[in-house]
Amino acid sequence: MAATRLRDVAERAGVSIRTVSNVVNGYAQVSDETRQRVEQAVAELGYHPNLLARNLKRGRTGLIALVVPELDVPYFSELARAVVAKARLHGYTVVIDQTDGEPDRERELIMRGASAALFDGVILSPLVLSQADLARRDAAGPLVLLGERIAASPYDHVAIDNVAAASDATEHLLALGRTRIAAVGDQPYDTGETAQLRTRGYREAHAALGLRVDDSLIVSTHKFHRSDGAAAMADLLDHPDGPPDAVFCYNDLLALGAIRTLLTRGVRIPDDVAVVGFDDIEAGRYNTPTLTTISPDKTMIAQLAVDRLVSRLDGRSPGEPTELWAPYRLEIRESTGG
Amino acid sequence: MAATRLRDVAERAGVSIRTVSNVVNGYAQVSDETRQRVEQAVAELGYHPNLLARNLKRGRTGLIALVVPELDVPYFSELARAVVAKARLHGYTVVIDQTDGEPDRERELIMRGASAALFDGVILSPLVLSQADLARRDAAGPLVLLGERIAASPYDHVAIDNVAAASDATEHLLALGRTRIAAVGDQPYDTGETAQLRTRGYREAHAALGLRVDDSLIVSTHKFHRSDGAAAMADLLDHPDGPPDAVFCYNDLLALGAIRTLLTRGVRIPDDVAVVGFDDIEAGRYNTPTLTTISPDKTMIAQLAVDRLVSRLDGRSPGEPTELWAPYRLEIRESTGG
DNA sequence: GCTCCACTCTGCATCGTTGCAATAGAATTC
DNA sequence: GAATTCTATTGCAACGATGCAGAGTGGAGC
Repeated sequence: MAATRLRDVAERAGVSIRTVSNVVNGYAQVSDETRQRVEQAVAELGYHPNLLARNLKRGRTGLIALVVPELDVPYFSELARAVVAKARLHGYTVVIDQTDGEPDRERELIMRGASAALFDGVILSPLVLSQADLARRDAAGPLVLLGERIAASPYDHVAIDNVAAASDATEHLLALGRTRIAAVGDQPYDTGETAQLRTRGYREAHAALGLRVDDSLIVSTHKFHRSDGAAAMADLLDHPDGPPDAVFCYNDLLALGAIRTLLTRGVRIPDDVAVVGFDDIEAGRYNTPTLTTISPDKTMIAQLAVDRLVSRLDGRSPGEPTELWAPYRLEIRESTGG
Repeated sequence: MAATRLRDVAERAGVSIRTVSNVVNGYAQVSDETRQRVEQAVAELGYHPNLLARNLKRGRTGLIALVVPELDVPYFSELARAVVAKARLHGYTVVIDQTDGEPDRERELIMRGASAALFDGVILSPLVLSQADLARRDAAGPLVLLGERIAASPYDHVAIDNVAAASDATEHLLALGRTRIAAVGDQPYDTGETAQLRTRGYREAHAALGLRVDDSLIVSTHKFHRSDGAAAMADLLDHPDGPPDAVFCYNDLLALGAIRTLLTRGVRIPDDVAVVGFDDIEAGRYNTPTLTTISPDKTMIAQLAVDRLVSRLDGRSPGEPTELWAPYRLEIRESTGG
């Protein structure tokens, strides 16, 4: 049961601990004969290096933590997949951690995760963390932020231009001739910075055409799940001025929930109500109708984040924290007549 | 940049390293005055214990690895969420790792993961790992298997009764009066053990009613994604004897892909073709039509796996490896007329 | 035969922490 | 005042690995 150690292998092979280490790591010159003897002992004993000890001595672990709010939200799991793949190219292993949006969990992970030397660096998609929290961070390892823009934080930050993307989405609906466009997913409080940016884009698209926004068509949701979208859509259908003729949802799950409500109530999509989402998750591509959506380049987001983190780890790019922008596209599909 | 160590705190507070350690861990008796001095030094220096060193010394890390094939497959991300939650109740942190179904990755993780002392234990949802691979495992930490049944492996194993569940699903379709029921997702090769169990259940349901199975209605798929389901359904619609009147898909993604194809081709669900899935992912509950499916109790699966792993870690239940069965239900929804 | 060098191999110290056992000092007892 | 108990604090060794510098070999060179 007790794990075999370098020492056990050394005894068996009749060499010093140091030599075994050299063989295992491919260091230095080792004669063929000794190497074979050691390798045989390793195989017989089933030796594997104790990574804890190795990492302690080496001062690095090769682990990157990816901290996301909810793993079963497809956007995050798809992103996680991309991050894992990119990190592996650099020889890093990604450890995924889920916070459930609990502030304490988020804090604990960024504070302790890296400084505790368990991870070399952290990629964080913050949900609730404030600028103050980040400022208080005293951990050693580098940190790259995803998604949310936290103004003036001393960290690198990868995002897409939420305002522009939301504006594009809204503009698309306006161009279809829709006049009463609802926005679903606003979060006019502290932690809803992303949502607020999308609302701003929604307003700007209207303003650009000299149109007024009916604020009663902007619906807040607590979370960004299908159930929230379904509930919000139900409310909108009962709007005193009648239902809207289009809905811009701040993510695809909201949109899929909204679509479910629409179809249940016999509303035709896109004829009666056009729907646009945000994130381009796989579910939207197979829904009926397929979902028009803003498609952030997740691969690029992952790559920018990982590249930046790794270059910080390597001591390259010691410069100022940077805003890195990933591209996005508007994917026009059936839910808006595409 | 250099992380602060116990020693730095000790110097600053004018006490020994050992005393700082005692304060940090709440060990032993420490006078109020000393405690405060130490705590202040800790705060001023922003000290956090180096977990690598601590874990090395203590011989445990408090980390459990959860190894799954694909994180962006909803079944796994939903399961992962449940495992994370259950493990936290026991004071363990879950590290999620994705293998992409690469055999080497799976092997590496179970072989080295635990024996390398980085994780205290491993929960593995094997996709490609064979019994031989498992037998070759020499790692120290306990391992719990999920999902697949690997016969006679020396490890604990949590699963649902795939044969019975598949039989129930098929029986449901037969009870609706369907006579040409297709099965989508068979994998008649090595690694498709779960699929084979579901095929067996499909056959047993027919046999129980004295019905013959038309083998040309059993469709293999390479993977279990939406695209596979969509493609398989397209083939079935072109079946020489005409399309089937029901489809049992071996997971929900296949079913959602199949539904997309059916709706695109103007086939009515469930009137022309009834569809049943497997896994009960959230997407199926918001699809139109909502998806009838086998719903494994994921919370229970997570709990059984974590409880068993933890009890092995604690040295309790040193007994034989066990098969643990989690319950499941058939959720009847719109895609079969529910 | 001696020096020198290349090649192997090894011992010691160390990474930052905690377990153990012991110490110095204060408080208590008789 | 000496013996005893208790409290607060500490030093040493160890977890298992690697960095570094050094120590044995044997052979080449003169």
